[in-house]
Amino acid sequence: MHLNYSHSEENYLKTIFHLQLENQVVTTNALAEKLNARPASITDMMKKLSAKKLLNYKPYYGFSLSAEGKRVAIDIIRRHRLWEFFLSEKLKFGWDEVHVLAEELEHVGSKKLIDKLDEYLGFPRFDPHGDPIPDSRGKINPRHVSPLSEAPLNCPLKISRISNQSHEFLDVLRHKGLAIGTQLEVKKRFDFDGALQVKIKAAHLDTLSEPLAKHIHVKKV
Amino acid sequence: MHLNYSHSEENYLKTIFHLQLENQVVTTNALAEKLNARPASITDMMKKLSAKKLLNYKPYYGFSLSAEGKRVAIDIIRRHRLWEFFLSEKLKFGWDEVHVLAEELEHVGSKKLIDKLDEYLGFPRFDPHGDPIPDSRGKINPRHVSPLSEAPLNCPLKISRISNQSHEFLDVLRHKGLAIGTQLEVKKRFDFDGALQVKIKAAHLDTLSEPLAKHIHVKKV
DNA sequence: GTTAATTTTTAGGTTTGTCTAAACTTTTTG
DNA sequence: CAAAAAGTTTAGACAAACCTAAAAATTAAC
Repeated sequence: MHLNYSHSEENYLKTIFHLQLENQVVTTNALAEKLNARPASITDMMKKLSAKKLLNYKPYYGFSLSAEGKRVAIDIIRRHRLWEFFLSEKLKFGWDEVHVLAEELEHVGSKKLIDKLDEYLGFPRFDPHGDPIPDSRGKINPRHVSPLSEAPLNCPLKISRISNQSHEFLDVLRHKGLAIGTQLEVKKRFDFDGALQVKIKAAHLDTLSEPLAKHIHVKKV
Repeated sequence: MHLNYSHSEENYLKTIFHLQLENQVVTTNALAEKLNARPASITDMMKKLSAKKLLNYKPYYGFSLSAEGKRVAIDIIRRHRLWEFFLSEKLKFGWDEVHVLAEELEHVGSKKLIDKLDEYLGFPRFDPHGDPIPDSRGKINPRHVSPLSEAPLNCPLKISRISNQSHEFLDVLRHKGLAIGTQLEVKKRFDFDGALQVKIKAAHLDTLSEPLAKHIHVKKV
């Protein structure tokens, strides 16, 4: 059973999936915020997705994806990440430019197109931001990385995932010379505001705020 | 000045451009036919495109693209043909499958995306159906090929362009073993209905109707 | 050169996805 | 635990892109 969903419906499902990872039940306002829409619009769409059995919805009590809703969401995420990989790897787009383009490409074409693209790219396992790419059956291999904000002191680390693709966020990273693969070491954590003093590329020191460090994920080297 | 147009507007412009090649002025019914829409819908859109200065429109007297309308149409055709080339060359789709997918992909992304794709593909000059791909500045290099229906008798020919991408048409070609590059020789033209007796691949004989032969374009070998 | 046929346009309606403003629940707070 | 605040839903509107049915303009036919 492989129905077709509108761009809008697909975006709602994808966004709900991401929000669910942080918080089991998703609220109307949280979704409105993420989608840059008004709460009333969210309620409208919830009724439609609910009628299509893509999510469980009880008025005033939030909502969560059904099995089918999850399946569709993961499919969109697969498309998104494969296109990001293609744009970065083959077309040589900067890793901070690919997100916006992939937002459009993810809604195009058939399953066959995506499976052929996957094969052409050599079945990559991570996108340019370090996020895992679901396979053709919808399986996601989670990464064992932790946010920089919780990393131990004086331990050599490598950035392996960036979990915020907003223009504003990527702008900070570019200015500070941070990207996937950059080597780091946390020298001090300030208890007052959670900010970190970090040594970048075994060279200069800089300070990263807590909200920033939460979206930078690292692995020990 | 690089405004954004809706998928629908882009499809109208592209289709008008194609119809204009055959007939200088395009009529409401002809466009309705090509777009699988009702004449009333065409009139609605004509008013909109006219207001945006994309075409010249005088009620009851047909319409033709403005300079800007032509520019946009050629841009969509460039996108379409580049994606077709990508799908066929890189993802190994059959040359008869690429049209439908390219109809979706052509509306996606920025000029930068298409220019990078063009570069990645090595600036191809023809799509998998033998149609020329406009360059980044909108220049189209026309092909010197002629329809099989007008080809001379007993002269070795090669199919170099297919000018109908409908499912029904491509189905005939597949069944008769005809594709870009196939070698042909016209043995006889029947005056009664314009049908052709053709020798295919210097092997078997077959008969092709005139409407069919009009969409097969050949070059002498 | 009227009448008939064809083509095109207008008028009014539908669906999808959005919005604002008002009403209604739930949660928080003194 | 009642009143205020916060969050959510309903009601009604709007734009885009279609549609059908009826009216108007053009073209063809006798």
